Amino acid sequence: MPELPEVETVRRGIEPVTTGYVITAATFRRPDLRWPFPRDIDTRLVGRRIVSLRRRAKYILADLDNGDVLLLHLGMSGRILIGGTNPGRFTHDTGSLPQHNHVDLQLSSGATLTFNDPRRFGMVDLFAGSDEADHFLIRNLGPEPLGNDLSEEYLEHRLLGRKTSMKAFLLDQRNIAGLGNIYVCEVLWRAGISPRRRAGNIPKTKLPRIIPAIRDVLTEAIAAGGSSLRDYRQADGALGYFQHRFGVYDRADAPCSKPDCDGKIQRIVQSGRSTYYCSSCQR
DNA sequence: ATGTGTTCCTGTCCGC
DNA sequence: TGCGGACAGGAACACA
Repeated sequence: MPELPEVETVRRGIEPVTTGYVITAATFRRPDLRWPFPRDIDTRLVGRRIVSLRRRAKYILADLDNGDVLLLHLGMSGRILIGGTNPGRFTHDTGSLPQHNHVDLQLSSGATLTFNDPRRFGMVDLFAGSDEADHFLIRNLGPEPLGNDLSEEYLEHRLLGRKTSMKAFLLDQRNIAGLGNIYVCEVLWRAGISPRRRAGNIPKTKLPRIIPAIRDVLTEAIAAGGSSLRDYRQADGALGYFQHRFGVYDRADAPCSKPDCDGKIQRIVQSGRSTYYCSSCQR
């Protein structure tokens, strides 16, 4: 699933055909994805103008002209694809199966947004903007990793006394919002910190490496259009290419590419999910 | 209060 | 070629 860089890439991809335009038709082909869609979501959307398109963590939020907010989350396998008005539609081969096209939004820009999600872990909701801060999916999110709220003081305080592993800590959206399995592995490799290390036991010398590693990885990944492994595509169907720059993710048995390190990348499982790291230079 | 395991769902790949 | 099992970018929830 898409993590922050992939979601941001999708947001940027659809912004030119959404912001400022009116939703002229909305088709929901099933009653739910991960959660039930709100009652009458289709009729509530039609006629509304999209005023702005934001990202919070891995959520895309569309502000509508009546004050409502449309929330989208891509889950593990979700995609948002831009089609034109002609039935031929997508400019690239999207690699997606049409039976998983669950939602279509027709816009006055002439574009059609299609939400495709084979595994259906994605989420769509529509609520009053005044309820956003209390929304059950938003209210517990930690600071944006690329924003000013993520500071070394915050991180140090948050890590204090935590017995969980660094991997689990960074994956927890309540601590920092937007990192997922790939980028947590990459961040810890760049920072030279073992994913197995207790969060409350980070050496003073290594603490200052964490936030720069997070910002560098995410910024580079966004610039590369995200990482395309299996499902993820940019909104026009194009592939991201950050996967070619992975230091550790999905690189089990490969030599570590850190200068002066002769270690080998290992794959271990932490709380049911793959972790990749170099046990030689990550301590 | 924290930390860990389970669950939702489909598709793909690998070994036999 | 078919079949079973492992695995996949997430995160809420139930339980220790």
